[in-house]
Amino acid sequence: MPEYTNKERIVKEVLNIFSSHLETNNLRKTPERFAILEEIYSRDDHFDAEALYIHMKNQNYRVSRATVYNTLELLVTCDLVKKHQFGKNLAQYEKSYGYKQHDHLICVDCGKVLEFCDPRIQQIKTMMGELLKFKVTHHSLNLYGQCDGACPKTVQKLN
Amino acid sequence: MPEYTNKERIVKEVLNIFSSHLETNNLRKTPERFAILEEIYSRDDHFDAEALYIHMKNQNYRVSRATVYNTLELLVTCDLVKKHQFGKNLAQYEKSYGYKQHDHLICVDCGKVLEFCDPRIQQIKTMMGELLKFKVTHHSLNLYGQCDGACPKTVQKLN
DNA sequence: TTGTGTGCAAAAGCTTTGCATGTTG
DNA sequence: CAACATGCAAAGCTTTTGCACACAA
Repeated sequence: MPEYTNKERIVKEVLNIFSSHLETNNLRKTPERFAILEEIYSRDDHFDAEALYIHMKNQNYRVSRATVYNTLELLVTCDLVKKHQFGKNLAQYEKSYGYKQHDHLICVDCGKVLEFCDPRIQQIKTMMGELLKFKVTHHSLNLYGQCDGACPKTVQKLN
Repeated sequence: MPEYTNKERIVKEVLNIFSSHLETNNLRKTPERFAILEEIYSRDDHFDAEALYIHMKNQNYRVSRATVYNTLELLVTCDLVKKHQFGKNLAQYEKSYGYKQHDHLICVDCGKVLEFCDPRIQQIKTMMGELLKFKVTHHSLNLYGQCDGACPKTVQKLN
């Protein structure tokens, strides 16, 4: 199955999930909310709230920052979007539906973000939850370092 | 060896390390810098920059926020203090010298922070560094969840 | 029609910066 | 004495809030 078809299918599923979530919680189905969700799922990689706002603006959507933040929070609540802090005072977001759980490796020189999976994280979560009597619901693991050689140290410095 | 003696010894060592670091990097040994370091090592747990500033003020030190932030950065650079982001846009700090590397378990209801160690993290860092051609220098692992029963949900909510 | 959601702008909260003054080396 | 660090206040940036209007249900 070609990639773009898969993407379209995911967008459709995601819109349905969001729609149900809004219904269930007696929240309104506004065009802004769906537009923001579509915009998020049309892009790859990580983004911050301002970048998303600018993208919406550039495509001539009439949205406000307030609505962007509000909708992002809704989407995080129903697990369609994940929120991260990569060591800066700036929240980063990424779509999460249809993507396997993963963690991040961040280059402190150029800001590049790589993703990886390791089953040992799940083991640690389970064990520590039992040991310390916590119901662990989610986690965040970031590895920081320097990427191989050709990394432009001047671009988008993270630290 | 009694605990307080150990603490005094650590403070002494830490002051020496900081002093050397300042010398090596041609930075000035100002009373403010040493006062801030002493204050940090006299306290336990995690704190933010504002809390530290208030503490200094309450003890009638004449310091400014700018100096607090500046010194915290110096201390992070020479590994005497660690900086964290526990899912909020507010940096949290903790002293790090003489304490074994650890990660954090955070209660999203009451903000309580527990610490734990797991050797598997080191393995993951090493393996992923090799696999993805990164020189991994440090990491941050936070587990989020709910602490057992008696947690006051109204106090200092983290999310 | 009713009340929630929105846009806009102002406010809030954490952190950084500019400038005149003080102090280290 | 020269350069760097400090205090103070203002500015910067991300995020939140207040308010009047719009629109979903």
